[in-house]
Amino acid sequence: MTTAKRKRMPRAERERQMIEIAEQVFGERGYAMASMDEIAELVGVSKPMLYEYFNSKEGLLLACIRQSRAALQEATEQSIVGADSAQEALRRGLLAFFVFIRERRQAWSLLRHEMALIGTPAADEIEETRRQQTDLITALMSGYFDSEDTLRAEASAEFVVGACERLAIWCERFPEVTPEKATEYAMDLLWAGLSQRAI
Amino acid sequence: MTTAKRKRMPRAERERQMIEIAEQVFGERGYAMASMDEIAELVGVSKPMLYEYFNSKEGLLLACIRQSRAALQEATEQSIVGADSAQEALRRGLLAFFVFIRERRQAWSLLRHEMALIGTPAADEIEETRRQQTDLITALMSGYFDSEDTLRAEASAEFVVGACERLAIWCERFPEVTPEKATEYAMDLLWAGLSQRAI
DNA sequence: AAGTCCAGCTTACTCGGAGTAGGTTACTGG
DNA sequence: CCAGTAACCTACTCCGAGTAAGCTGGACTT
Repeated sequence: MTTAKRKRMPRAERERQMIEIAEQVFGERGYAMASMDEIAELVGVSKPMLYEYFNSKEGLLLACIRQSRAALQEATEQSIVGADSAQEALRRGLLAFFVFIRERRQAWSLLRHEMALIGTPAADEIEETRRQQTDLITALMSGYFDSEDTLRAEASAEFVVGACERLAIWCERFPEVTPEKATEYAMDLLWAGLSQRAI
Repeated sequence: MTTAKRKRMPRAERERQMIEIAEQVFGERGYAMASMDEIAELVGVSKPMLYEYFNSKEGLLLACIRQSRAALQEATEQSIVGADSAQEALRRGLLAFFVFIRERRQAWSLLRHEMALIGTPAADEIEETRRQQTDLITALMSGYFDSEDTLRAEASAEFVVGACERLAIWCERFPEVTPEKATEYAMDLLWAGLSQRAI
């Protein structure tokens, strides 16, 4: 490790360090409650540096979110390789997702906070980035499913993502709902539908 | 109408007026971008009045949200009375929801903004209020469905709400997706499940 | 009719945090 | 040893949330 005074490190390294700290602070305090001064101090650097690298508070949050999203995408994409049926692919993807949100609390917390940016200049970029999330599902759908109707396929993707997002938030309140259990709930509803359970 | 100078009106009336204006401003600018000074000016009153009535900016948003949520709840609850099957009740509820978000843009926009409060002191109350949303569905479920497992029933409710929320947000980008069309997409997935569409 | 009370209202602040202007230092190649 | 520049800092401005303290119009007594 670079001993002694923590000073003068290359841009890339500082940047990673800043994001790491910011991820933590945003995750704990929430976006609104976190202050740039605090983050700067924890990094061991002065505030203008943060602005030099990320332009704004929003920019910093955005950088954190992008990283978390990349991690999530990586995890889910990896999980479904080699699945030989739509059902299996879906199940693996869901499980990977629920495992992710349990094991990487910080990252997940961050992703939830992006909503705080609705109505700000960065909202467009968020919507853009958000598309990535559904694209995997859309691709999955169009590969395994019969969907000539692209509009319907997109709708389905949004539907699945929204459902799981909310289910994930709900799960946080119940430690006894394991990722496996959550996956089962989701698969059950998504795959078989509600008609199976009607009296 | 009370002609002349807009001054000295009873508390209740002022309060309604403030909420009305705030709803508009929060809806347009977004929570973060809206300023209390601006809202006060539009109401035609000074800032401390807003604090007198709502304590904080968050409090004001909360009041707006509560009203919008009440309207949504009213609309959906009304819609399902008289339905004689689970499928019919679900369809009616969904349609009412999608109609609501199209016709009452302002209110819906506000409900989406509540996420901006994650991590603030009001988050608990939000979670509390949010439960109302799912309770209707949970009640619906337990009435029409076979669900001895309460945990599963709750999960299902969250699932449905999340899915529709996201689907609604997605719909805003496509004017051609009518409430009827959105309802069909949702019903199709919820009721029959994905297995129906697999190749 | 004059006095009193207070709900509704205002002006004029404080305070904290986002964002910035402009200068300073340490490392890098020549 | 001397640029030159990338990394960094001090010391601000500015704006918006929240507040202290006082003013006023009219309802209600007596």
